[in-house]
Amino acid sequence: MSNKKKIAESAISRLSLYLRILEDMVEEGEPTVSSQTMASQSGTTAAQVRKDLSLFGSFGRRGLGYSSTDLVSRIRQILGLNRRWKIAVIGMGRIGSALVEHKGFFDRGFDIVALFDTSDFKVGSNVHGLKVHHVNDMRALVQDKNIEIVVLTVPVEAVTDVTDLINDSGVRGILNWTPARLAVSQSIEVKNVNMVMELEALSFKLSQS
Amino acid sequence: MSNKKKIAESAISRLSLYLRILEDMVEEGEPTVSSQTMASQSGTTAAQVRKDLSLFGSFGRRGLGYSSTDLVSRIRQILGLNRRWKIAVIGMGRIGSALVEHKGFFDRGFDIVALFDTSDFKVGSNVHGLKVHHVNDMRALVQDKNIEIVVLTVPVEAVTDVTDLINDSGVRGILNWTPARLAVSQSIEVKNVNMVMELEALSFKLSQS
DNA sequence: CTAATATTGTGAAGTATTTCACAATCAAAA
DNA sequence: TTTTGATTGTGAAATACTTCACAATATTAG
Ligand SMILES: NC(=O)c1ccc[n+]([C@@H]2O[C@H](COP(=O)([O-])OP(=O)(O)OC[C@H]3O[C@@H](n4cnc5c(N)ncnc54)[C@H](O)[C@@H]3O)[C@@H](O)[C@H]2O)c1
Ligand SMILES: NC(=O)c1ccc[n+]([C@@H]2O[C@H](COP(=O)([O-])OP(=O)(O)OC[C@H]3O[C@@H](n4cnc5c(N)ncnc54)[C@H](O)[C@@H]3O)[C@@H](O)[C@H]2O)c1
Repeated sequence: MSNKKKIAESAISRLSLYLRILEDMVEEGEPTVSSQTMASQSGTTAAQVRKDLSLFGSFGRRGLGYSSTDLVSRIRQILGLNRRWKIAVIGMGRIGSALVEHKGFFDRGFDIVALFDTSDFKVGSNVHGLKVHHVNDMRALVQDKNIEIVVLTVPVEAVTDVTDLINDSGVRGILNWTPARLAVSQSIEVKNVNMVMELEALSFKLSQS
Repeated sequence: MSNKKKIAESAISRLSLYLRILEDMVEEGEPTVSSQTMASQSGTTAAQVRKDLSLFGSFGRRGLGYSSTDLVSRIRQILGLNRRWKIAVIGMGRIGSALVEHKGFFDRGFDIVALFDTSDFKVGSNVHGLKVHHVNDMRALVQDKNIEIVVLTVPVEAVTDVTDLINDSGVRGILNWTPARLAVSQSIEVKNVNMVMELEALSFKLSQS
């Protein structure tokens, strides 16, 4: 797929929201849905919904709205969810193992297929039916299993070491849970999940009022 | 504090980043820091850093840069971190209990002072030295302990019930881990941590190239 | 004291994103 | 068939955010 126009990050987040709403609609048997409905359920405006969708094509029917099932598959297509993604979790501590046991990822197209750690206690053990490998074997397993995304849940002290291994592994995307900013090669996409930052944003808002 | 001008969400996120960078600088004994240094470490531009800070005042010295220690306390002040926040965690499952054991929150000014669940197995038990209360006692405990923020880690099916209890409790902010959009009273601030949405954004980016 | 160098603070310019507003289109009712 | 009512798709306008560019300051060297 060629990368033509630049799509705002915010538009992509909203598409994720719309997708969840639409899936609920389909489940409830609603055949069509209007931009207004999607807007009120996702906390935006009808014009914003239509503009977001129009970045990718004309999916609705004037006077009628959008076919729920059709729009679900359109958005899945847009987001690259018309396939499954293989992911690995690096760092089998408290957060890492909580994630592995969570079925929400599988349900939405992400298969956890490998786990990594360095601790002698953890390497070789099983977590939720998956064997924990040593992080030094990452390159081999990433290549072998076609892993494209890793979730990083190691202590912040380990980040530099692990980043080198990731850079070298062929992985294309990282979901980073550590508070560190990762030094990865340009071609690797990074998304950060930073709870403390979210709490600080709450702190700011609450201090304002 | 009166809420004068509107500050962009993105500016607040960046202030969190700058704060972390500056704290590292202080630790390393750097007395001053330039906007350029902060910019390169946080992945933005020097002009952006200066503009962000200038939204709140003039903290630097021309020709010299910013005093690291001074700027740390300025930003802490801006973000409302010149005090400690009392928080509760609702839902002592896999994620909830991982969060309780994490010292990163305490380190940055957030004290977890109460835990809630509904399960008979969990209510009454201890997690990391804190007793787990029944969620029905939330209002009383929130009032009693002056809890202002709750972290929500309950199953999505429980969200409606718990949201009612939260609305009624006097809590001012929520860090929502569930994939649901919360129906809370206007006066409550909500921040969402949505991993699946982040994975979907990765999926989109990786599908583009 | 003057010159050279560094770096802030901030209007103005440039981009990006959101909202507006309305012609185009469709279904259903008259 | 015509009218009414609903709702999309999209340029244009409005807003929001980022980057530019430079005067104002500060330090240091000569
Ligand atoms: N626990 C939380 O609530 C929480 C919240 C937000 C962010 N985080 C961040 O997530 C990360 C993990 O947190 P946690 O609480 O799960 O920590 P943890 O200490 O429970 O787990 C870390 C795991 O990483 C493993 N590890 C250490 N070095 C490694 C290496 N080089 N390669 C692979 N694995 C390695 C350890 O053996 C351990 O199993 C930390 O960076 C933390 O700041 C945690
Ligand atoms: N585990 C993950 O990796 C992960 C990742 C992202 C988001 N989430 C979301 O976080 C939430 C929690 O996930 P989890 O894996 O920790 O689930 P979990 O099932 O392990 O834990 C949920 C806990 O909530 C308690 N609970 C149920 N109803 C309650 C109520 N009405 N009031 C208070 N407590 C109640 C349960 O007793 C249980 O202890 C879910 O919404 C999930 O979608 C989880």
